[in-house]
Amino acid sequence: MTRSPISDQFKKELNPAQLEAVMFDQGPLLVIAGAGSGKTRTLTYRVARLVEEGLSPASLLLLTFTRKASQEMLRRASALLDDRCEKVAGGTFHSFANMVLRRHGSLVGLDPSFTIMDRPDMESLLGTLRKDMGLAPNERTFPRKQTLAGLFSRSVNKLKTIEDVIFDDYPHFSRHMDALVTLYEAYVHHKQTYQLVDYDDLLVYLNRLLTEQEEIRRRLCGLYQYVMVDEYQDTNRIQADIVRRIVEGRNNIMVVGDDSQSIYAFRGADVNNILSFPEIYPGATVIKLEENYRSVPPILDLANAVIDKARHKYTKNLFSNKRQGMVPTLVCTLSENEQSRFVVEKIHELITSGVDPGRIAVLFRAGFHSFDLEIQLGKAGISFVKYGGFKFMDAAHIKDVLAHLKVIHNPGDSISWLRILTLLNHVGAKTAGRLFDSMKKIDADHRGLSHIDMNQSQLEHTKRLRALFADLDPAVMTVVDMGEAVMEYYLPMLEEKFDDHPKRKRDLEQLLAIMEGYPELEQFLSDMAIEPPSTSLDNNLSTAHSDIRRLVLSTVHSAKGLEWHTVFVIWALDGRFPSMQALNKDKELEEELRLMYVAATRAKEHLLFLCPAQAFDRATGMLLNRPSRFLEDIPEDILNRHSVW
DNA sequence: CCAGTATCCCTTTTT
DNA sequence: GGGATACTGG
Repeated sequence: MTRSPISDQFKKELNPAQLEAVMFDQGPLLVIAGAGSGKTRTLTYRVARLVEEGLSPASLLLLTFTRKASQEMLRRASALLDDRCEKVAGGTFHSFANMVLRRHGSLVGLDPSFTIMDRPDMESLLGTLRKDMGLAPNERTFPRKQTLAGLFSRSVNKLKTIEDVIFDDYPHFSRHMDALVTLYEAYVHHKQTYQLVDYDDLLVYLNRLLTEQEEIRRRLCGLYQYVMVDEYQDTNRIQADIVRRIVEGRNNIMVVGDDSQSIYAFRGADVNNILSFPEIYPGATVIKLEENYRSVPPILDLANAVIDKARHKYTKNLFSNKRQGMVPTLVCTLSENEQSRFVVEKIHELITSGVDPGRIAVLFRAGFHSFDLEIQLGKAGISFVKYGGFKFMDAAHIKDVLAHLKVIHNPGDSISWLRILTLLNHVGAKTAGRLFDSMKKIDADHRGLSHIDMNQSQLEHTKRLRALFADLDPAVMTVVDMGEAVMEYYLPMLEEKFDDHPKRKRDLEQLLAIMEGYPELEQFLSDMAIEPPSTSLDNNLSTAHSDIRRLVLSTVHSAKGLEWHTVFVIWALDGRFPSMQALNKDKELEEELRLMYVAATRAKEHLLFLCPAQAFDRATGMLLNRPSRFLEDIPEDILNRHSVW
């Protein structure tokens, strides 16, 4: 009994536009896929179709925005066809770059054991460099390290010089122009010396490899016969370059995206990548998916009314063939506290009436907007998962433990050494720097501390640490063995340093559990840097994987691509959403508007906006008392308003 | 030179 | 209302 060809099955399950995209064969293809128009479905069916027709899964490259997205797509493709689809090369641009560079990075001056720095790592390095260079020590107006990281990263992602970025986006720092350029050069130099790579470098090095090493480029080009890129509206220019080089010659490139959902310009994404795709790839076919399968018509009406306020006009209109549903509501409450109570009560009603908690989400502009709600949910005994905001990986105790493992893999990791050493009593930044320099001089491995000169006090204070590293041997120990040894060493320090150590200890046990899954230290460290556990700190990671589907709290950014039966958008207050600092910048305000559009289009059946009547903004000293301007002037029959005070 | 204390700043979104 | 930086005493 043979199965009917998968393409016959498709004809029943796809609409004409989706089918055209799925069956599209050679050449460049741009799919403009509106919210809820079956974008994921289209991509997964196309993967399944190509594999079924005999294409080797390994010669298909699927680049997505998050690892979760690519895993989900490959899982679904496998369900359609068979588990060959799991072998498709997939992941984020950053994880793809990491994989290629571990292999071929030496051709562009990168040691295979390079260390990936996350954002806080980048900031702390900039902090020490600034201090070392004696730059503007008593200068109030000199940018702080977070600002520095933002500025430099922007320059890389937008392919602009430091000078231009300062001129365009940070004019108030013009007087520090020279110092900033010098600092940036020192930063670049330091990274090269110690084989440190930040997120942006991953893309830059990959692009350089593809540009300078024609043979490698040809090899990758030959390997990946078909390339697909999801969320193309949120790629930056380097990413677009990388794609162009990989597909050069063959041009079997399919990109999928939606210009009205571009929400990452703040980190260098360039919506022109998608808009000018037909010019960059002449002869490109363009397919628009405009039928929305997700939301009831009143939700789409509201979403369209929101996006209609944009100055820029977008490329498509969404329509739906669904039955009628409820009109979205804006509820004004007296205070933040009332807002939380209202939401908790509604959620309680929904759950009681049989809605699975996992089908409900509360969305907000910024991670901290949900703090009060989290407390009230706790009191009401409703458990939840939170996406976005403060990350598991950003917690000090997690970073402390990881630092000890990172120097085993790359003994040149100056950031981790500094962290490890300053944890010790009577060792500060100065002493740590000196010890690190001495180790570098003798080109030591992670046991270097035992081979350098130290005074009596240093010998005393580093005693336990030296013993720890003497015991750690990556050649004979597993990742989790080493993790356990570090834990044993670190626990006394944890207890001394943090008054909430029981909670933190549980986090570390979770970390050990994650290590169990990794045979290789390198893979573990790379994943922790590029694709860390996605939920926030206070979620219990072990239950995150369990079958119990829980209520979701999420930033709008982290909600991208997801959908729920009922969506609450809290803090729909002007100055919160849109955020205060976007108010007088047209471009940023327009991005906030698209963000609101993304939030609204996550809802299938029921959409509620919440707005406390007033709130005090500490940063500006302003009183916020007006609902989001994005919901203003929308007719009553599209947005139903009422107050509960 | 470390570590504890005073003071100032601003508070988005993420790989 | 908190985190980072600057200052100062030991």
